[in-house]
Amino acid sequence: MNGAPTPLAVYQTLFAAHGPQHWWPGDSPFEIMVGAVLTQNTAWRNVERAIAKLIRHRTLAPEAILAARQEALAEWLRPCGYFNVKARRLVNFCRWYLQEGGLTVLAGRDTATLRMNLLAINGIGPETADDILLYAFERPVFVVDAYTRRLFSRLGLVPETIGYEDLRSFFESTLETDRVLFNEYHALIVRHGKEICRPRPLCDRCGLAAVCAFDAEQRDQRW
DNA sequence: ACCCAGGGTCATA
DNA sequence: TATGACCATGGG
Repeated sequence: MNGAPTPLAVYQTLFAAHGPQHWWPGDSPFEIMVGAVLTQNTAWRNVERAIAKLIRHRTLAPEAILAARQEALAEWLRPCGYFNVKARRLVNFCRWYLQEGGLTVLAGRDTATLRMNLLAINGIGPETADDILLYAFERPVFVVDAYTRRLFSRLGLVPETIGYEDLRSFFESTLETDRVLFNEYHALIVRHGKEICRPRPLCDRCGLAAVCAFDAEQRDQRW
């Protein structure tokens, strides 16, 4: 019972504390992909505003994004920050998306190929690619982010400096390959990280320690 | 005024 | 390969 919990036990604790998260917010696979780019290092609230602007200007479609003037596109993306960068990244992504033949064609590809394709796009890094694979293409890929590294290094399960791929394979090799599990798990980690396990102060001083299942001082009692 | 947010790229050593 | 600068808005 002492020492480190298993990843599955962590999942069960998170699920018990927060319940199902119903990710990813978005009405279509393409909207999810757009959201994945726009939320890079950005609060989701601001992404919602930018997506609302795109909808208002009838630009939430790959053809419309490519047809828009870059300046106009950037202006609509202003609320989510890095708007010039993200306008370019969105265009890069949409050019790829249409040139490859759209959703139906892409959905026919195996996960490894799709992941390689996504990573080749300028502006799509590992986390954004995995968001798209898991939440838009519904592939069993474990998405890693800063919250994941922070939580699991605090739990003593991985080194604090572990790289993205190593952390991803830590989960994918430990857990059963389950798209629904991976979906819920990443969402729960984000929820926990946002609301409870803040970067500063640390978990055990966050003021919500009573409801934080992963308080550093409590973990030996819990497991 | 400072820190943070559902990252990624690029230049430099 | 590994840092550091840079991108930028909005909320606590």
